[in-house]
Amino acid sequence: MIPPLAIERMLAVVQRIPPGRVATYGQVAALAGYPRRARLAGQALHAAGDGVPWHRVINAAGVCSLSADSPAGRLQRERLRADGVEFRGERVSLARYGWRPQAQAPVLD
DNA sequence: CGTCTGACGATAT
DNA sequence: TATATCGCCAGAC
Repeated sequence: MIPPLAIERMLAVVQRIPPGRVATYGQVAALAGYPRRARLAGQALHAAGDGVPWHRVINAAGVCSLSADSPAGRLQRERLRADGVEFRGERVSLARYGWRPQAQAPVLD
């Protein structure tokens, strides 16, 4: 079972991700105080409801871990696009859209 | 316990 | 860029 505190902290981190930016599972876990717990972040997000922008969390390869065939997978991609995030095929450029907490500079060209 | 699986990650080829 | 491998950790069985 995942410690409720862990879920709370993970979701708190996710809520800081601004629109148009994406974070990786490992990044969210680390920022929440659980380094090397990427999978834990995944479970925490699974338990997330409305109010937390869970769609802005993808894997380190820049791909949505949720299947593009699943309803949730399509919803995630749809919401990211709505945020202004561009896909190159199934992949998002972390170099351009990766969330960098300290200096959230505008998207470079 | 051993094994497998998963909203994962890093490195090598 | 895509695969292969291995590491990692919690649950399910």
